[in-house]
Amino acid sequence: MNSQDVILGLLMHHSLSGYDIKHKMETFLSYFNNASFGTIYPMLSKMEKEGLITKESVMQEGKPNKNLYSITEAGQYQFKQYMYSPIENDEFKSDAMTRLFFGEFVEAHIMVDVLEEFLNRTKVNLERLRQLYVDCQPEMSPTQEICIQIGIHNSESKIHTLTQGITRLKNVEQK
Amino acid sequence: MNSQDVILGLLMHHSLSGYDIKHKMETFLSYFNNASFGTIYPMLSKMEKEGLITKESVMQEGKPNKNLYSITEAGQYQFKQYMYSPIENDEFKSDAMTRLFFGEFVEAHIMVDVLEEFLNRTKVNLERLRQLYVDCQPEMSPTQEICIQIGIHNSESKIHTLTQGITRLKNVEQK
DNA sequence: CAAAGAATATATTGACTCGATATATATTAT
DNA sequence: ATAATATATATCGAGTCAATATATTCTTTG
Repeated sequence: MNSQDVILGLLMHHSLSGYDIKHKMETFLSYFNNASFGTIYPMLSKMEKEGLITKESVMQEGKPNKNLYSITEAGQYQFKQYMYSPIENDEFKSDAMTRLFFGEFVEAHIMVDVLEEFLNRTKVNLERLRQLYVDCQPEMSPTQEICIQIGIHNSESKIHTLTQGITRLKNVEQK
Repeated sequence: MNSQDVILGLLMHHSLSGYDIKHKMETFLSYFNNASFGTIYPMLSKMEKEGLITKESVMQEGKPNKNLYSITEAGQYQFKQYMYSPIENDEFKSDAMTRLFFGEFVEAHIMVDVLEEFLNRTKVNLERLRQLYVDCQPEMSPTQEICIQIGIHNSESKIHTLTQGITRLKNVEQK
């Protein structure tokens, strides 16, 4: 899976600009997939050259012009090839957890700060996902619902573990 | 956080070779951080040039020679700089969840396969983490314990959501 | 005993990706 | 007015991965 597969998936419903794609990814996919403009724009150029998508320049009122990209039949075929291919391993990279792993080398109060910051960020993320679920549930596919439930339950379990951990670490600190 | 910070953290306890570092990362950190040889070896060369680590060639019996790297005072200082710096955002990239998100474009039985494969991999991962916890708990720091608990609870919550989801999707399929 | 496979060990390359930066227009708020 | 925000595209350096290459030693298996 690379950004090409995700872009094709997003174009299956509607034609989109590079900017639209970034926005959609941030809104709906960011808790398990994301791409920067530095990935999206060069990839769109490459995909157009390969005939997976077509570009159309669209004039807009009150906004700069945009390049609207549409998926071709070759693109649809390529997307299905991806969906039938073997599943790749998940990769989770967490700076907060890396710090927890090396926590013994700094003062305990620093690690309490890391835990509390990690907890807050997880809470913010959970609220966003819950709101997204409320807003989009009617038009979500069954597998999309599983997807967001995994995100929500994951956040909830992290909040639980972190809250417990903070209490325990503060007790250790006081003794 | 980049691979330099993780390598320095691993060298805080013992001197290690590039190969040792890869092995340690896979055993203890792989559920939230990882690096390939293509990252580790060039990074070690760079860090040696910068005086963060020193290299020593060690003869071994029954094994090829190895380059043993040790952290310098400058390296220890650099590592603490990292530990006191602002926390970066987590990034989670999941191919399985990306497929779930786009599940509407392929047959339901394909998505059942994706869910079952995802479930199995999560179960394998959970077992590995539980075993690691049992094996290492006595020598783990308090924050390392929180770290692995997050990993274990995360897997457990995913297993729960996936199991529910598979049942629901199979019911939808039969109707 | 020979051959194959696994483990140890280091290194390189191409492709992918991110974050920062640059540029430009239009709308909204102060 | 002018600052900030939203829309929109593009590029570059740095970091990273997966695959590949090379070489030695130990273990297993036929």
